[in-house]
Amino acid sequence: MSRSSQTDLAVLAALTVAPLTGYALRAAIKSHLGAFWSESFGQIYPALSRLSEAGLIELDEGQGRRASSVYRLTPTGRSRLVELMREPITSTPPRNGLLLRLFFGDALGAIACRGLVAEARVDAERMLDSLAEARRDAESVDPGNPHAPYWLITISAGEHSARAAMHWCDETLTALDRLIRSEAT
Amino acid sequence: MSRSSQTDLAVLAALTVAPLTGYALRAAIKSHLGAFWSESFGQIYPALSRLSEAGLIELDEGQGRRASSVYRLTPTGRSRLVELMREPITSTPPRNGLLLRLFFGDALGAIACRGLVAEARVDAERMLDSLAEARRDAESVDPGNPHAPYWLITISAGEHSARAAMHWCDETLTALDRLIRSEAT
DNA sequence: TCCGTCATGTAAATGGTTACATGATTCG
DNA sequence: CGAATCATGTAACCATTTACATGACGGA
Repeated sequence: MSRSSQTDLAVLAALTVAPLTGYALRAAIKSHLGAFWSESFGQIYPALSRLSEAGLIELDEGQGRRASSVYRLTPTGRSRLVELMREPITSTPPRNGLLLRLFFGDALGAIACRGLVAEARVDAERMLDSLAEARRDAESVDPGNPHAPYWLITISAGEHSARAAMHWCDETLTALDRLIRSEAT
Repeated sequence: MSRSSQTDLAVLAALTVAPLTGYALRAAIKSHLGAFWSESFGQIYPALSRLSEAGLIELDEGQGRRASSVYRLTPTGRSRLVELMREPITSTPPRNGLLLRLFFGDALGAIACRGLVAEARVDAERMLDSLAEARRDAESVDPGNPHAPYWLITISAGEHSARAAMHWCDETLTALDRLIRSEAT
């Protein structure tokens, strides 16, 4: 799958839930998928033109007063979406700045490393909080909504990963404290 | 921090462990940092020229018979490295193809989702195996090696994350099985 | 000698962010 | 009216991968 079709995939997928403008699309991706996906305007608008050109989405008229362009998925778009979803997952090469620094932590010093890990712990806590909120939202939607179980699955992925991060942070903080004490002697 | 200095950071850091050629540098990054970092030749060689130009690294002569260029960190390079490490961590925007597909799993179908998660479980298992090997290696190096505790820290990060992934996969597989059964009726 | 690996590099294409420009709509 | 937000787009820039070209070296 070419990389740009990753954006197509996300846009088409988001439009399965509701017709949206480019702006709203971005907001929806940010708020609902923010933990594991991102798109910028510079990607979204060209994608909308492309997909519209190709007949995979179309303008959703009749919204009344609005001058803005609300897009809706076409039947062709829906089958293209499934096609894209079936393609092998292309993952971006990993680039974890925290672990890179820690791997060479001796050059940075144990105290600075400790600071980085403490920050990471705060981030994980924050993530856990926002996931708790997302879980409440997802659990309170209409139980007949076919999206609901899948939303919970992705929320749970975030929870597992954030909890693991917190445990690792705690373990690492004590390990670094031990290292700092032994360096001090 | 400009994005390119991320590569500089990785290259400088890797050279703290031992002098290396561009080729060996890439191999080392792949094998030791592969789980959380990556660099391609197209990045490494220009970086080596740049860093060499700037006096942060230099050719390590006297290796005997070799025609290849082995680079070594200069004192300036070492302080630049610490400077780079102290800069705020810039993280690439998330792009998790698996979670994107699962979030819109209703469009893909529960059975196909199950396949994706089963694959993810296998990946996590493999990761855990290779981390076990890395741990054995790291635990068997000279205990006086100042790098050792930091290597163990990053290995532990991988282990926590891989175990969390496995638990999530198991939980998700049973959830999807339930969903598949209920769809079948 | 021939193959595989070690080694160095470059050019094109890609994918993506960022910053900017512009204007409509809504609400106080 | 004025501010905030909604909305659409584009252009420049950046990092990065990929594919390719080239050749040395060591061992079967």
